Amino acid sequence: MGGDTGSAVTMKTLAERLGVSVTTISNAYSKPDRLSADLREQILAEAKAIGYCGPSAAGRALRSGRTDVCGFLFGGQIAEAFADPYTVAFLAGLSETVERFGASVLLLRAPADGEESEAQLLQRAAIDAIVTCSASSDHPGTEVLAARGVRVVGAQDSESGDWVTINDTKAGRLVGKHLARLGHRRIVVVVPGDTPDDGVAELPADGSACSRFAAERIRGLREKLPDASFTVVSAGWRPKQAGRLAAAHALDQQDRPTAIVAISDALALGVLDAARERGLVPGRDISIVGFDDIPDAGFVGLTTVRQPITDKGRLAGRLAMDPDYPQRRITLPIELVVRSSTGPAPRM
Amino acid sequence: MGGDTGSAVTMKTLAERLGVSVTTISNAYSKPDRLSADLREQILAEAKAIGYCGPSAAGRALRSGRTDVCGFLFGGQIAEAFADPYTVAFLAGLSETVERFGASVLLLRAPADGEESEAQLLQRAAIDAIVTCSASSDHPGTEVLAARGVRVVGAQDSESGDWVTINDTKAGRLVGKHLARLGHRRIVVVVPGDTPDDGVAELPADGSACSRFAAERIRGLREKLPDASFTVVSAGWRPKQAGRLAAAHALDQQDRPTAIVAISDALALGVLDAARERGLVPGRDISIVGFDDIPDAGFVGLTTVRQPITDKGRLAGRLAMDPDYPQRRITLPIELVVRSSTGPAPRM
DNA sequence: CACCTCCTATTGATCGTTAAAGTAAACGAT
DNA sequence: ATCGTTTACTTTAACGATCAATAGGAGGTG
Repeated sequence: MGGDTGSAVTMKTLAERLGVSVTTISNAYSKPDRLSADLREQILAEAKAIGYCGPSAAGRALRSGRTDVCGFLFGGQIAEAFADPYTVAFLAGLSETVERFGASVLLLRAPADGEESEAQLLQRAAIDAIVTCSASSDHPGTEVLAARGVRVVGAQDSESGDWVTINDTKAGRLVGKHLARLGHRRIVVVVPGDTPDDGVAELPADGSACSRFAAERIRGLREKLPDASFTVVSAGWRPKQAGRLAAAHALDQQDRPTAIVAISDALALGVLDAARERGLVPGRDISIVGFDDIPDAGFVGLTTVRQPITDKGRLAGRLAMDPDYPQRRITLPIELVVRSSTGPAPRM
Repeated sequence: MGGDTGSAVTMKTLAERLGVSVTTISNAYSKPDRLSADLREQILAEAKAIGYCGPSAAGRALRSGRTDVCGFLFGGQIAEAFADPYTVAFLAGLSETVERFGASVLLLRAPADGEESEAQLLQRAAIDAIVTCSASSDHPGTEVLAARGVRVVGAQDSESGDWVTINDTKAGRLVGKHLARLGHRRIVVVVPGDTPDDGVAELPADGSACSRFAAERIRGLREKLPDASFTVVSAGWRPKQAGRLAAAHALDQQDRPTAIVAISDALALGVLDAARERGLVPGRDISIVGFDDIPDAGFVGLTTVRQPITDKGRLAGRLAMDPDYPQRRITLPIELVVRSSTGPAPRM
């Protein structure tokens, strides 16, 4: 009943049946104040009767140039985004705001260099704006988008464009100061990153091979620990597993570090696992620190640097959806949260 | 350099500059084998030079009818979806498959009855298919979508359409049998649901006021515990908080239950909190069971019924993106996972 | 009664792309 | 020389909606 399933029902059909113009039908949906309430109701009733279900997104988008969609660009497979509590919290904030603006979020994957097919996915996306996360916002793809008129908002600072971020160097300093006070001098830093086959890679200790946010955290860290020894290791991109592998490697050395700094809480959870597997008590035998303060961090007693992740998402959404929002570059506050995973460096 | 920022660059611009037809440009992108490799390269080079970034999504969608977007319909604010580990795991699987098909996921909110503006968001969405989750798949909105030619896949069974699901009644029976064996006779079931102002609502013990999946779990549960007393309570939709509130209410009664069954693990985490706050040891003083086996369940020792959540998402994506996939109604296996949160009913 | 304004609905053009059908030349087989 | 086939591209005609400009009628004013 209702709905001519065979042929598509368009505004034209409706217009002909009611003896009004197509524009009037359009107005009934998009500009209710441009026609009498009476006629509007009549139109909506008839629409329901013959199974017309509102303006088609494609036609609307083509003509008006608006899609009411906000892209979310992630630097990796989207499935990985869901494995990282930081990203999930960010997305929660982002979608909350985007929804408030009457729009939806489209999940997009940033193409790696040379992935032409993926690049097309991004370029073809029908979006009004895009928020980049864990993808450098000066990613080649975003330039193309910007040229196309898509607003680009980064979840990290960059030379051009709008962004919401935290001061990563300062975050590093907070951790550095904390560890310095506790007397730590042998430190391993765990970062996400590509690895050779054996699973663990040692990177330059100045962070030059890391993504920028990691490099800045490392810089701040070293600033406050001028005479400590640093080793930077990575063991893949899946945070928990990478943290465990990297920590396992570090802890099985003869000259075990007294503190392990994971560049994100998600990594730190893996580090904690590795420590526990070896019978080491975090905060006594080894100190472990993370960044971000994801929900699980409190649960497992992880010392970390809190940033308002969900607010970051909310603000990014705001910048993306509201071109008139005055402040276009926002740095959010952070704070050190000391829990049980850190303590004085043990004598060895 | 490159890119006339003033006016939009379209296929027409490119065609005129190169002296070929617009169709040829289109083919250069969509059907590479329809023109000589030479010309194609020439076109792509010129495109890059003048800043043309591929076919516009809107034009393409309008003409071809394809959007390469798969909707995800959630029965609540999208931000809430991210607060629930079950949904996050499902989304991870879904996006993995959708991505493999060269498409993206669009997050959509199911409009509550009478929310006209939200309904338009759903109806206007430019999508090829949609997967519904925590929203009855016979939701009025989905009928409209189906009529429009959008493939609808449910993450729960329904009379019409395709779906991926588990046998919820059987899941309930697994828990019922387990609790019966342990001697439990006084049971409180916690479900998500609207509440009056005081925060906790008592619902009919037959589950008739719950969503269908909850009702079926309750049915299975009661089947195996024919002479136990049942109370069904709800305390809102935010899982952890609702679980805590509902459990607090139940535990503060004179006649405390010996077992609390949370209809989802997310709720159960809140129930565990409430128990711990009262100094009750789960598995000794009180038994607590959940459903789904989210990652944290193993972490906190929660007895639960495992279902392959991520696979469910993967399969839903498959059904959504591949109309030729032969099996259109899939029931996934489940199993009881006994951990430390359940034990023999204490004598009281 | 003529004049002006407000409100509603209409007309015609256009958004950027692709499907379908058509043309022209080149090639191989008969 | 004829025919069918292939290759490489062009022409034509939508796809479904919205925008800008405009016409017609109701109502108020001088």
